[in-house]
Amino acid sequence: MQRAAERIANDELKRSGLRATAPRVAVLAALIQQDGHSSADEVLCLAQERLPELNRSTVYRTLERLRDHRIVSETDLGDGVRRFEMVAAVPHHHLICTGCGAMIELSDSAVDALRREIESEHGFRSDIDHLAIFGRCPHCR
Amino acid sequence: MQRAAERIANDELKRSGLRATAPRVAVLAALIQQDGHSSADEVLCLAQERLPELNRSTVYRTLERLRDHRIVSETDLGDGVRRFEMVAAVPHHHLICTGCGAMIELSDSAVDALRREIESEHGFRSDIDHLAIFGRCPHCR
DNA sequence: CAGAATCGTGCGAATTTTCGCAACTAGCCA
DNA sequence: TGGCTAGTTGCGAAAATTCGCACGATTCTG
Repeated sequence: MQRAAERIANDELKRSGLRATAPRVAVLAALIQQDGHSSADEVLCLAQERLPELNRSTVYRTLERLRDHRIVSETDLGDGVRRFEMVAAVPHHHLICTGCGAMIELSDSAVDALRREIESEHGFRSDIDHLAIFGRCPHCR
Repeated sequence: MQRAAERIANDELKRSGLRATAPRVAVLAALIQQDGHSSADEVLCLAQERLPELNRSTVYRTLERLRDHRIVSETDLGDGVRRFEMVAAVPHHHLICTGCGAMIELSDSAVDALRREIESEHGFRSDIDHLAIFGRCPHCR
């Protein structure tokens, strides 16, 4: 299973024109395995299992690079720790209730209207992969 | 001028049902004076001019509290430092180019459509005060 | 008003994130 | 092959942010 993750990571890196170095493969493979919202520390720990000398700085730098290439998305879920995950084939977003903490999934279609509006009005192509929108759910109004 | 900022800060705090303690007034008054995107450190420095024993932790805690009460907004402009400012009477947002770093101001009307869509579809009242959207400007496509 | 509970703060430590630098690597070209 | 160049990494330090604790102030309750 780890092997599969590594292979996918490898392909993904090359597809984006990045060098597939050992640290990068380890970081991305970890993200693929964890398959959710991972903190930098969680990524570091799992990735170190296959590359023990991997450094914390490298994880941060790699995550930043992967984000810039839109391979992973970065989201602040409001708990003071940033989270990273693979950009989903079907992009989605989260509504987070500041009252009860509930997380509601928001489809991309609503956001896509905004994206198009920005494009037509400013010629700006926005990278909105994974939005976290805070507010109040129906029960906590 | 400082006096005016303090008075406004005081009123604003009470209006929101918060205790108007000296540290809070100092922090909020600093935000009012700086009148832009201030970092926590900038707020600390200015606020210490009128309250020297003010602690860094208190600034962070106060900013968090003010954010929760929607008196200030928190925005990550992508330079690794979070920025805070008073919630504007006329809300606005920023498009930030990952190519050249240009910042384009986006009016709230486009975002408001999204807000309404979320409200009607999920009954969720979203607090989108000050969005930072990353992407590519027309010149850097 | 006394006592209890809650809140806000300074302080210092811990944690998270960024940065500068020197060494190492991979690709390129003569 | 040999060297130039740009890219990448580990390392340690610095900076940014959060946390736990103890103390003092404020509010609440009877």
